[in-house]
Amino acid sequence: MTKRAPLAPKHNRKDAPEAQDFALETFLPYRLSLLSNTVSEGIAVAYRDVHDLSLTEWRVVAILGRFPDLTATDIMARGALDKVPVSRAVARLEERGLVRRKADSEDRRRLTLRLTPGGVRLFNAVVPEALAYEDRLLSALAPEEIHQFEHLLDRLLASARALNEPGRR
Amino acid sequence: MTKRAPLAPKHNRKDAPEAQDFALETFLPYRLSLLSNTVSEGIAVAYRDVHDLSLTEWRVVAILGRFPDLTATDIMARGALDKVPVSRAVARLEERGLVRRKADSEDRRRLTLRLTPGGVRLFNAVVPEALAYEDRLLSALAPEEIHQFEHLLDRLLASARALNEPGRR
DNA sequence: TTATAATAGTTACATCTGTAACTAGTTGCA
DNA sequence: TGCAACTAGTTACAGATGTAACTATTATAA
Repeated sequence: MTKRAPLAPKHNRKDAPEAQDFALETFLPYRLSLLSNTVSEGIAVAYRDVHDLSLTEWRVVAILGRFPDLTATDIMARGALDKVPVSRAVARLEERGLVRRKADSEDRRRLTLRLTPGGVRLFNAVVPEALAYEDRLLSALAPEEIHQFEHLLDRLLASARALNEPGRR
Repeated sequence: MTKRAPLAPKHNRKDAPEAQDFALETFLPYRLSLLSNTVSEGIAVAYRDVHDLSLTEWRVVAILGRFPDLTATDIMARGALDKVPVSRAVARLEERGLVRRKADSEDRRRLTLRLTPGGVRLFNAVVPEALAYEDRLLSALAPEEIHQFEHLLDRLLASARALNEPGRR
């Protein structure tokens, strides 16, 4: 029995690796960026235009709304955020009276963060808008499709993280 | 027969719209941003670290590699890019001798763009790396799953675009 | 024609973000 | 102890990007 042509590993595009045929519009990183940017733009209305929060500030509020008394480092980890943006976001949120910083008695390097009553009100105002946007976005898919998409999304994220690990650059 | 609880429109999360329960890590805009950023970081090695191209510059090269003699406005449309970053990217690519600008004889506002031989070499060098990365990323999914994911991705993109349209802000 | 509006592209300014350097405080260990 | 290494958080600087203003050119229409 003759050997069949080997199955294309994943895409059949790679069968003809002519650079000229490279189509940005079918390139997954590009499409992911496009979707993410489009969605971000849509959801930003809820926190930026209405409540004058940057993306990082909104994430900090979202995390503290659910988990009070975290430190900036905890927030970094939970929100996949960078150290510096978090520091600045917290500073600005404190200026606006939305977050309170309290020195940790055990380790005076750490500052424990918590939403003020005003911060909680903001959180309570933004969350329904965010969820409503998510609902409208997902209304294009059937419940089963949403589940599939989220599942595949998770696996791709795991794959992407694994790829970024090894060399560590 | 008593009426059942109404079917949750899409998500069941909305049944309990308690803001406190809002979980950023299951919020789709957040997860999309996370995946897109992780993938961008991985692929950036190919164009940024190795070839010193910004994201916009890489996209301009990718588009011109496939479609020579476009104008900056054409590239904006094809790459979902902003006017200003394209202008700057083209300026820098020209400085580096990777792109040539030619005034359009019919409309002297327009500048027709084309990769130089050096630009083509760069394109031919980056594309295989980009495709190889995409392959590794997608190797986590079965071919049928890739197809599903791309299909759902497209529909979500259409949904997101539709949502951003109406109010036009 | 000629004045007005629209378009291609650039430049100026403000904002956001990341890397690196810095301060302050803690841990480990000789 | 006490000194080196580490960690939490901030600040300084540089790069990327978007909005608005600007120049140059073309289209519209009175």
